[in-house]
Amino acid sequence: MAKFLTNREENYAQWYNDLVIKADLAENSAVRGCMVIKPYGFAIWEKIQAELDRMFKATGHVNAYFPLFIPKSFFSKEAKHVEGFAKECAIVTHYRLKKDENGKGVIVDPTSKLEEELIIRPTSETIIWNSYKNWIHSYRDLPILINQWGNVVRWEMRTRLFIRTAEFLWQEGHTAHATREEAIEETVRMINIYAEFAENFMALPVIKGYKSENERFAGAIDTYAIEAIMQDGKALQAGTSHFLGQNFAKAFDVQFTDKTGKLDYVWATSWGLSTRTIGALIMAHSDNHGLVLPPRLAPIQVVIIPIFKNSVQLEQISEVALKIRKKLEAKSITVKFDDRDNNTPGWKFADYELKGVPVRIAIGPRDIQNGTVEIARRDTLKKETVTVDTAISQISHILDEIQGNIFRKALEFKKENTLYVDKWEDFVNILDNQGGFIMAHWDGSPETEEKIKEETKATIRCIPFDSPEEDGKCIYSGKPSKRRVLFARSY
RNA sequence: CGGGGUGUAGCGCAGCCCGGUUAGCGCAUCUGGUUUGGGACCAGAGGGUCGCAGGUUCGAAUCCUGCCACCCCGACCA
Repeated sequence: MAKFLTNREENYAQWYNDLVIKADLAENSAVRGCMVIKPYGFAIWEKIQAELDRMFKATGHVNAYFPLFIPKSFFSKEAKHVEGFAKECAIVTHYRLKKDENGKGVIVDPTSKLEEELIIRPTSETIIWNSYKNWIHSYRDLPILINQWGNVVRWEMRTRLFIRTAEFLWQEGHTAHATREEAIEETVRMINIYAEFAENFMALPVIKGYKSENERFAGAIDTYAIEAIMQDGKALQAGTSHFLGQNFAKAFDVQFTDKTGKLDYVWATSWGLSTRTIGALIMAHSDNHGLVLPPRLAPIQVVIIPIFKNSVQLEQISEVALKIRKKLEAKSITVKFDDRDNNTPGWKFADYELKGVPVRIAIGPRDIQNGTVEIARRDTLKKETVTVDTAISQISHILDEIQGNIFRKALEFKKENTLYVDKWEDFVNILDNQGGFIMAHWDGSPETEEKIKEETKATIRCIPFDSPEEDGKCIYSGKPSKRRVLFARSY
């Protein structure tokens, strides 16, 4: 089966790539490192957007939009921030083209050089805080709870569809608060929203935690992240929320008068989640038949495929199919009736499996005779013949079951592949042979983390919020440690 | 930026070493027919500046030189 896909166990990276292309989610573009998100892939992103947007608004956030271009000078205002992003910026230096006088084509008009170069945003803290300076004068102006949906560019050396592209789509929240406590509360709130979204919609169990100093966002006091495990045992960061302290307020001189009349700098957070989550979705659930999409994010939840020999049969089948579609749509289920006659039913079965459609209904002459349909589930690949009425009444339930089942499977996988390790040689062996999450003690020093990374390519994914206090010795240095942290190789 | 590789039809490739009919195959596309309960079959058709530029030669996809692009592996990263 699925002879068109590379086998997942043989070559995981190739399997992933094949899947993205063959399921028609995205393709490489003419621009190195940038992808074209095709309609089916974009439909998943739209579902992600709709849900997150709802969650943001339910917690008091509003949307706004800031420019794509950032004056170069803005970047030098926050020292750590520049350092973090300087190596991967696209820079606009000119604003005009002209005809090449020597031949065909166009050249950059040298007389159009910009006085100050513009950076294509790798993230928007600087341009946003430059605006916030003008918006905030008093505690009454706070908090500001703004989210932006947009694109950013990070000039990555090596790219992979969805997982790491030079341009990607995301949302970035940027909030401003009167107190440290309130900002921290916001940072926590948002990482919780991401975790909730990952688990309830993406069916992706995650570990919430703090980033170590080495892995922290450039310019943040503290970074919280959700980390998920992929089927090859590597970790993938699915969302981050940063407590920025007063760093950006100081860099952009954003002060406000508090209730007592004192001037103080504003406290900030930022948080983001990108199209990378689509990569996580693919890598976490899919199999050798193709995508397995969680019903809550699937662009098509139910596909109806007619099996017919002639137009009379198709007519009879269509009547039943359209009735089912109408009833399901009334329950807010997305249904596609694929009555194209240029592909055989077998081809369509395989194709919708490849595309991860959770439920397939097949209707043939035999079913018309018996008043039945065949229901197939993408998660278990099991088929069942039921009456039309049963199908109509059961589909919602089946979709919920699939959603839950995919989550449980991923949760089980995460449990099986999270190992508590105390010996260095075990640590190395596990990483080399099976991968996975490793909970181990760490002495808390960036130097030790760096050495572990050099020797094993594993990094601290996070210091889990719920990691209990426990006396132990650092896996590498043997120095005392109070809690275990999460190590893994990552994407 | 280091190391490896590839550019030939929309996609995937063969041909290149050893230059020589009209550049070929599979998939896809189009037409006609038979099919349709797990990626159908037959017959026919269309589609190419062989990555670009120069050179060698009677003759270049093939040999030489330069350039460009992309892919894979490392360092960097959501």
